[in-house]
Amino acid sequence: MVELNKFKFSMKYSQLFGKTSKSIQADADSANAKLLTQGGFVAKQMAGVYNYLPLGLRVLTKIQNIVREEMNAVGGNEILMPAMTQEASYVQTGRDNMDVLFHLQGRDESELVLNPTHEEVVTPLAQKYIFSYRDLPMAVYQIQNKFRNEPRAKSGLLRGREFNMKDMYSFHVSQEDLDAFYNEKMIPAYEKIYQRLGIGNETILTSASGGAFSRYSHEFQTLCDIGEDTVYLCEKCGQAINKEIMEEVTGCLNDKCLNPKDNLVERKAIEVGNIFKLAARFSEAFDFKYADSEGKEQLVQMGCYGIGPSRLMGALVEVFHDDKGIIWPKSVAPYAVHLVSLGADDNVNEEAAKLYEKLTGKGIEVLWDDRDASAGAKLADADLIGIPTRLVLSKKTLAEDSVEVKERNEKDAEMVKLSDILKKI
RNA sequence: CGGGCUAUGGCUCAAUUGGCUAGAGCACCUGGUUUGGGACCAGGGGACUGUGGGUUCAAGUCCCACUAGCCCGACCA
Repeated sequence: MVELNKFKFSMKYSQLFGKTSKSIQADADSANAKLLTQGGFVAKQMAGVYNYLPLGLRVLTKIQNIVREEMNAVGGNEILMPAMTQEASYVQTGRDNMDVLFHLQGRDESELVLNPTHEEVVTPLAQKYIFSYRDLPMAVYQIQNKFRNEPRAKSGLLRGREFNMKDMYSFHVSQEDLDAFYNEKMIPAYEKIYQRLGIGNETILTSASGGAFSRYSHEFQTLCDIGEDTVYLCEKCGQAINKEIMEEVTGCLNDKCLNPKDNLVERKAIEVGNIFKLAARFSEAFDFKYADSEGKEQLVQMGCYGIGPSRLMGALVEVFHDDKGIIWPKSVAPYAVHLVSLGADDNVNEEAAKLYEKLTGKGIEVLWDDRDASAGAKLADADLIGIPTRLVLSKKTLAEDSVEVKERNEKDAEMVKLSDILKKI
């Protein structure tokens, strides 16, 4: 398990920074913007820029940790690159005219930019440490905020101007080695991430434009009506093609399938990952070469692999919610258990405190709603926040020495004896 | 970046053809009552109506500019 980014284990709601709200932001345009704001997960700063409150940060961190574990599993080295960089690096690659670049004024005449992606940083960085075929292959990644001056930020966390992203860059001696890493390591790693996030079934491998040498890049698209992307799904093999390249293809691009174009089905989707074979696009711009076994200089072959934890958080809410609130998958829920004590009754509060300590002591993350609020308010908030398991403790349940257990994604509740509660959870 | 709409306490909204001290709900504070589906009663605090200019006896309301937000489109390495 990852030891980084540990946070306070259990929490009393009365001490939590951030609150739920009945009235919602008028400009909330999507389920994720509405529910995450209303539930006290995020607070909008400006168009496409959000604060993450404790609940939201816990979810984001859990998503990041799943991504982190899978990147570590394919041999990635975690690093952290700077958010800002001298504009000259972008001049060198010819990308200084990208219209999403935020420009900053440095001291003197120097121009700085906020990185929208990090090829311009990672390539010269790798060049400092990679000289020989003996140093290859190598992969580094970071989890960091990216800055893109989107002409139109929208849909809550789905399209931001500042957003969180994991970007990995791999370096290889040859196109064959890059291919093998891309196909045999990265695609499976991404698929594993989506499975762990609970969206494995609706997330599909999609061919898209943008490959520097492979013609097409690959996107991972989560099928969802609010998605901005249009993909054409092959129901035979489960792969898809982004609308942007439909004109160039004759059918499914899966070699083993080749289902003709007319059989593909149009669907809306959220892009939740994008991987590219950059080949020598950036190593050429920076003259990044290694010495092969015969001492000859060769261009390093590169791949890059992006996935956005903040966008994933929004996408998860889009996929997993009902009219009452969010329904978090267990793997990323801010807490495992939402303990709700009803009634301002000393005995109930004492028993709830005991239960809170007991569960926490067994390694279960608990959010205890210990407020002196009405039953209706607490239960409605529990639905809104969407923690997988809800425990209700009240005079009524204590009369039976029990606690009510209800799963957020199920309709019915069940009474469980307090002494059996650990077996149940 | 083009076209459109909007801007009023922390949030959601009112305010007659331009007219008197800018109202209400939520949230917040005090006291009381209440506790299994967003309770109730009483009292209280909080607004130079986005910014700058203009028209008028009089501007939240009309005009201009700017800024910000949202929608449609273009864009999305």
